[in-house]
Amino acid sequence: MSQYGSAVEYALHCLLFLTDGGGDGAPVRSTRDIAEFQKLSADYVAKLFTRLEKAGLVISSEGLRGGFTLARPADDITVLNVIDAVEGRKPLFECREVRANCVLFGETPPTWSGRGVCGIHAVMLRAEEAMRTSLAQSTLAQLATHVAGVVPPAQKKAAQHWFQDRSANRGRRVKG
Amino acid sequence: MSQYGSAVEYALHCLLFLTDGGGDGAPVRSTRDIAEFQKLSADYVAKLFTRLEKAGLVISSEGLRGGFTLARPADDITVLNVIDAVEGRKPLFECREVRANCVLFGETPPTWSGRGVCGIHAVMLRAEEAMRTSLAQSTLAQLATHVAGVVPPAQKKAAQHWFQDRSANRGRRVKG
DNA sequence: GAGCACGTACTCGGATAGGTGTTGTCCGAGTGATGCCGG
DNA sequence: CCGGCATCACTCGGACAACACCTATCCGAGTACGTGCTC
Repeated sequence: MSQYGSAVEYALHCLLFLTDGGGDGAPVRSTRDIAEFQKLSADYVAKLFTRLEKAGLVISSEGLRGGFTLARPADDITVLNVIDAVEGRKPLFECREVRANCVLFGETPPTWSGRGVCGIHAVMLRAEEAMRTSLAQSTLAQLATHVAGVVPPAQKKAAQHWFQDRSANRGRRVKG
Repeated sequence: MSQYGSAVEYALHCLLFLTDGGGDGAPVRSTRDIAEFQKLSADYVAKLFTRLEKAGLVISSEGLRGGFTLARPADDITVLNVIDAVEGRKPLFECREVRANCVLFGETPPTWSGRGVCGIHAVMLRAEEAMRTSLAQSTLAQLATHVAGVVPPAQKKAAQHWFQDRSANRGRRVKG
């Protein structure tokens, strides 16, 4: 097991499809299309996007032709934003104030035992801060330009065609 | 919930009782004494110490008068060592190679899709490294001197007496 | 051709379920020191 | 006085249980839009 689950990974990969890789404006895409394109569970991806919307990272529009769009420019959404939105703001360490549980103390621990921050807690806070600042330095836009440098142009065009095709054939009733 | 559970917190607090706060050499103390002094579950603390021993941080001695001692000097045991010992070496992120799941690919994804490290994975690896180096900079000895500066000398003396008393009355049969 | 009803695809939210990790608890086996008893 | 035996406390390790979380699935309700029918 890893500390961050697959939800973070799914969310980041899915959000990259809303940046349009430097194209003309951020597209509106449905969670179903995004999920199917990556062979992910459509229901689960939908659930993740509701969390992203509550965090204010994406904006939803309902109905046919509905979908999600980035609420801010891609260079204003950091990896840390996505993690906090999907996993919830989890502290690295939750101090249980063990130092106040000494058997030598009576009913109420002495005041000095709770003074200041627990030394262990302080170490953890520093480490958490280091990790968060590192994660806050990477934006969706940076990730998008990175993948743009890896995938061949033909592949990129094919992907755009796939999404446009899905979008165009939406709501079209099958003749019966 | 926090990313690190209470096991890490318990382990660090317990290990501090093996440093002797700059006294004369590291003492041998039983998990039961250490746990009771902090009103923790003795069974659970014992389980934690077996993990610490497997990681080579402490050395156990069996039988009456048995207990645990630090396997290395306290300034050679980092907080990171303790975390890895107790929680197991968990990566921050486990890349599932979502990029290889594109619906446009056939049976086998093209070679370029798996080339290099996934951009998302790279960001996570940097953050993990930042956190680990931060955690590796704090040692048990530093934590011990920190608490030594907080707890009053009388309290420290009382604690030492408590442990010596427990140690002396060990194996003493109650007259029936 | 204009207006209306219908169906479709979408989001939203809750209920549910299996798998996994965490936090303890309990217990038996093995080990070493201590106390007691018999020689 | 001394050696052996029982006993106790301790470690070790596994089994077990309650609980929470993660991942995923399923379903109903509400909403916007295209289609087709009616006038």
